Amino acid sequence: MTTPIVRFAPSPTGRLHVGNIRTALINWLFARKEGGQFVLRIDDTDTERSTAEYEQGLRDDLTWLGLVWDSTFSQSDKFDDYAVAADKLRETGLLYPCYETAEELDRKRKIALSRGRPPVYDRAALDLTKDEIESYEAEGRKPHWRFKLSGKRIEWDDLVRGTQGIETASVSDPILIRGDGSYLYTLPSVVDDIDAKITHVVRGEDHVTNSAAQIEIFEALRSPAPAMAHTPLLVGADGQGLSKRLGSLSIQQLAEEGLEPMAIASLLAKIGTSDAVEVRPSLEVLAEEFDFSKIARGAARFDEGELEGLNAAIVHDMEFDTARTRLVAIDPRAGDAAFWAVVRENCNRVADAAEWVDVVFGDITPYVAEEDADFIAAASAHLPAGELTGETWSEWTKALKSETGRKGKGLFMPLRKALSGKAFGPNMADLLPLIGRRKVLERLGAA
RNA sequence: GCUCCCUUCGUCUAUCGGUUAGGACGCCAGGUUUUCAACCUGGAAAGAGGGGUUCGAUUCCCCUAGGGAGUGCCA
Repeated sequence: MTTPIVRFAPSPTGRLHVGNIRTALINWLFARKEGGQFVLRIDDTDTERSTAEYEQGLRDDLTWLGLVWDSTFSQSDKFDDYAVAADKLRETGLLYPCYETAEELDRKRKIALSRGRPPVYDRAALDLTKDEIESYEAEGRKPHWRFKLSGKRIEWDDLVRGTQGIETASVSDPILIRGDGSYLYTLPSVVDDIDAKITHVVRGEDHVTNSAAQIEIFEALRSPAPAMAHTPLLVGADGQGLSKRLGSLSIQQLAEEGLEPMAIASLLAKIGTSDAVEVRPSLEVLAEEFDFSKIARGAARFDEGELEGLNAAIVHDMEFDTARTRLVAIDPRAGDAAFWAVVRENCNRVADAAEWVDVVFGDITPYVAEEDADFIAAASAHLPAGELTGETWSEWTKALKSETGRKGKGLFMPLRKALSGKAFGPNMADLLPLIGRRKVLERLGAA
């Protein structure tokens, strides 16, 4: 295979969410695996809705995930190139002016639909006489421009979907240029793919129909169309589309919630594929394992519960050095290797360590059930003397067992609750030395 | 409405006509921790429904049902 050049082309009209970041990730992994290039193209032809803030946000999101780009450019800097391409299409008669208003088009669509016909543009503009055109112009109407589809069946070998065919006769001639002269997505995308020498267009399956028109535009511009790969879209854990929940599934939001980039990348790279959905150590490993043939044709489920699980797996194995900065941010005292080694097994996210800061370094409210009051009161008397060590818990509980006859849960739980204020947590044997003698006695009510 | 795609354990999936239908996550149980979690081991768990084709269908074809997408002067 020739060295692939792929692109991710978001429009800066909102923040990235798990759906479009998955497309970015797949492009990136493919490029990385094949030693190719990953181009970031900013699709900001819609100047109304595009903002510099969103553009920065999307670069931040990609960077946070580690999806570095080899080159980047904005479509708003390339209007001259699009004009050249448009002229070329006009010369060959493939780009024709239309004078219908948006309202008229909308009406036509509704009429077609009500008659049980597909709402395909009727090409009325092609039959306009010179006089009619002149009178529209005299009215001050500005034309929008459509690309004349061949009406033939367009086929391509989709890397994910296999042989794919679209009848262009069943699709409206796409509008390439708006009445105000600005460009819609279709033409700039093709022009840029040609200029950037894109070899593979990898995107969501919502673009399948576009591909047919775009392939014809590539041909009209005398350039071979790149290979195509259309990945299935994501659906939520309930099997429904993700669109309603996109706000809370933005990368920004997920990052703020303290999720690990590799948890997100692992999940997005593996769901909907034949590989096991499990945490991978790095994007490089994901790239190593990437293959279009592993991607299934059906919609993939994005389950936040699964994301939480993957995140927990990462945190359970996380080295102290990796977590240090974030621990210190929670509390300076939490920047302690021994503390992290003990509590990380009980954290789904690094931020969960906050829950144990007070237990180990601060103050908690001991929880002592009424029936355990005497037991807890007696416990402090049997606490082994001297520094609390890894052995202390065992010695202490053995002594308490023979003294009180308590065992198992009845022996351990009251102590755990009294010392930590919680019914769950890390191994008490490990936690005890961290809490320290003074606090232990205090929490047992003996200080 | 029309077009395209999809339908295997709860979930993501393997199987490219003949398999004890495999794996992973989750779940359950056991072990370990004389506790919860974590960890280790084991277990239960599936071909949407109906027709064909075939010696034989999860696999190929058709229909029905369900799901996703498109059908924009959005991308």
